[in-house]
Amino acid sequence: MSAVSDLGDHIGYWLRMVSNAISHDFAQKVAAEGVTVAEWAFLRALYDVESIAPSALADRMGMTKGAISKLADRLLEKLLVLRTDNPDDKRAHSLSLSPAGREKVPVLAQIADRNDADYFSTLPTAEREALRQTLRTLADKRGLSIIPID
Amino acid sequence: MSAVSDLGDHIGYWLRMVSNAISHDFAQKVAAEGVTVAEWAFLRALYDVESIAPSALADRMGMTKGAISKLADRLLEKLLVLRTDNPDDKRAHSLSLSPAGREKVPVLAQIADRNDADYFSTLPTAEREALRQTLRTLADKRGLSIIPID
DNA sequence: TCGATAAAGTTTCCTTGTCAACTTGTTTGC
DNA sequence: GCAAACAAGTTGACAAGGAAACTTTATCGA
Repeated sequence: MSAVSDLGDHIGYWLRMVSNAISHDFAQKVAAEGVTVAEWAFLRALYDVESIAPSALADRMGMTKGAISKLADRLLEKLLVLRTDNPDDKRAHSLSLSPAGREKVPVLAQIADRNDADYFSTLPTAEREALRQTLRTLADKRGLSIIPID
Repeated sequence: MSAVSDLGDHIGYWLRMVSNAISHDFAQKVAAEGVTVAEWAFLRALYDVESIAPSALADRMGMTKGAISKLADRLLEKLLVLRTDNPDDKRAHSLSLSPAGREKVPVLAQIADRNDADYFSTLPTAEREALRQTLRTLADKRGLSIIPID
């Protein structure tokens, strides 16, 4: 018995490996629609709300304000989102989907559905649901849940 | 019922969220020892073998040759690994742990153990083992397993 | 045998994210 | 009413990895 645990003993290790591989593949699929994985998540988050503040979005997406700021810039450039000044607070503004952005979401959602199916449909249903449940539990503990706005 | 699936319905989404959050936390912990997560995985992989070719390591770690090349540079700089020319093939060389690198692995392993425990020990044992098993199954399917050398 | 092809690594360029400093604007406490 | 503290976003420096081009060396096939 070694004092050094096996790398493969760590769940975190496998989590990282699997997540990276799947994200990488998914990235290539959505790239065909001209967006990145983060951009897709951003657009999808906006789909459910009329508009949202960048800082709130950062919380929801588990990213920093800086990352959201740059992400928003890219999506503005692509004309997929709109930025609206907040009349009550000149520091703030809110982000919303442009019509083009709104049209794009269902297309991307279908790619995401298919991708998820590709990877996880090979698992037995019970195992797949257990995985989903466990991941949500872990996300909850880390405060990563998608909390409905208001 | 909407034509657009919920983002949270995708297992891949939660996988990415949880993996990113855990990796990020872990990164801060190993940073105290002066290494990154990828560097730790690199060192740990080297711990099991006397030496290995960069390209073989790239396969094992699921990274590109380019990334391994840079990673190796950083670790050479930190004096944690050694590079040895291959006398039979002037293109090739092999990488191995320096004594300092070998000493560092158990320290890092302990951090990794503790980190893994922090995140996953809150799960019921059965659920935790199911997660581990499922992730390995998924990794296998993607050809990400750690395959013993030779 | 020697030209074409392939393999091992490296390097360049690009993308994307974090961190921390900064700017601008708002709120609070005195 | 005003200075100090705080909040919203942006920006710049930096880290890290992927893709693809490139260099050098080996191997293969006619």
